[in-house]
Amino acid sequence: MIFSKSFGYALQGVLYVALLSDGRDRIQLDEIARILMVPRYFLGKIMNRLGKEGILISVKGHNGGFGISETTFKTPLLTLAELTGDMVQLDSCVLKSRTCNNLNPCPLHHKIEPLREEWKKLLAGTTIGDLVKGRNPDFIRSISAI
Amino acid sequence: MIFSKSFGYALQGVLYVALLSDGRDRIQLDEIARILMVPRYFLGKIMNRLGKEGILISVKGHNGGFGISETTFKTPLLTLAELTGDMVQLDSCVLKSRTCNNLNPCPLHHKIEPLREEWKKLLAGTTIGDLVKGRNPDFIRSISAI
DNA sequence: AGCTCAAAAGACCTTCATGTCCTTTATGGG
DNA sequence: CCCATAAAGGACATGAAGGTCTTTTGAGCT
Repeated sequence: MIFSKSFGYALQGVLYVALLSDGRDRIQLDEIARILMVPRYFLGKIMNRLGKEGILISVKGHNGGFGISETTFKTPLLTLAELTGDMVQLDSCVLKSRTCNNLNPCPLHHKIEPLREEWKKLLAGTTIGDLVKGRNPDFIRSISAI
Repeated sequence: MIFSKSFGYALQGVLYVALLSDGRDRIQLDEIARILMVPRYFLGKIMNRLGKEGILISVKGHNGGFGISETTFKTPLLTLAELTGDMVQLDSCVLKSRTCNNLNPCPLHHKIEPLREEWKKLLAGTTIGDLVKGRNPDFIRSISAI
């Protein structure tokens, strides 16, 4: 798997809230999971992390739910990938050599390193805002599992 | 994980045999697993596949073991990755959208597709021979987990 | 204050890649 | 022909990611 399911769900969840928060109060987990067709409780744990990190607002209780924060749109995908542990995976040597680095490279190191850098550049350079910009709520269909 | 452990072990195993087959008869699984510090029986199953595919020669019984075949050095990493199921993972949509393709892309599709292509180019364009070329057996230390 | 709603927290289950062990099969040597 | 050797095969164990359920916590409403 290039990215874990957790990363995929995190991205879907943030995008959903980012796309639909306009003019609404809070969006409930129930709705998000149902529309995106994603496991509810598992998504719940991930949304929880996103709230703790300030990537989303999360409010308990009556009229509670999730909403965008000041940082939501500025959040790069890299932050989500770090949150879900996907970055350590990306950095780990293909041959699991613990001594593998630029000075002491495994046979694939120098071939793979540039690609790693491109991935990071992509993830660091793409924000939630970038993905949502100019999209209307109808765009949700393209982020659902269908 | 960029690549599965199976892929890493497969590559390590092939490289070990490719590097040390010169002037020797057969190389036993015991030795490979011990030197590479890799789980013996698990590696055994992977080497088995490599033998079945003709990427290596495998011989049972007395003086048996693994050796290079005519195709060993010509084998691209892509073949190993296909063998271990890593290519289907690379191709699967990050958002798990089943309808995601060039015509009906998920929000990340067009950003990720070029990177996928680069990965494939790297894997298809790099053979075991490329990795072994000009290396002496001492090179094994760089493919062991240490 | 008490009620209701919705997220948080934590226990538990499932699945799959990984890893181990034991038995079977095939090969060469005496 | 028998024995030792080494891979193949299949049964089983483990661990981590993914997924579910129930209880607890916190917030607003009346």
